[in-house]
Amino acid sequence: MNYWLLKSEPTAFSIDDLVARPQQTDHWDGVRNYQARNFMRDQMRRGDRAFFYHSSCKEPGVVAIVEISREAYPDTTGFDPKSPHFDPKSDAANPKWFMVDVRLVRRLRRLIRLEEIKRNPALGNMALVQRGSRLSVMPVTAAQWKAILRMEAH
DNA sequence: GCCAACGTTGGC
DNA sequence: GCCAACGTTGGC
Repeated sequence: MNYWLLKSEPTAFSIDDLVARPQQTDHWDGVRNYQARNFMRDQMRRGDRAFFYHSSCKEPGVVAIVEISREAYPDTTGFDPKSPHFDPKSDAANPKWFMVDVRLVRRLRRLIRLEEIKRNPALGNMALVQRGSRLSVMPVTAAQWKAILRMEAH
């Protein structure tokens, strides 16, 4: 099983939004970066776990654990001219962008703030804290996964 | 709101 | 294929 971290701006899609969905499941659409797409399309497997991360907000950090409940399939928002994620270069016959489905496993007992993650020496090599990194879908090692869950208890 | 860092675009 | 200009990300 692989571990991941998925960023979302809570003003666009927050953990509260996911909790409110039927089966607490929704698709993770709008990824428009090749590296992030390739992780999703080529490496994410059903049953993988991911941290749900709130970005571009007052207190950026990890808020929940989700499970990949459906592997990559075409991101239809790319075909929709009314969608903010519309990409005229993508169409149903030859989709350029993909999404997965995520299901809530559980909220974390508290927000694990980015600022704390940065201070944890065990997490210094996470892509999340690397200078200039803007990846919205990134792999997390088993060691990093455990380190973040350990922080939850403190 | 600022701005550094990064990715993409398009002229040449 | 280079690279300047531009748009976006995302922390602060």
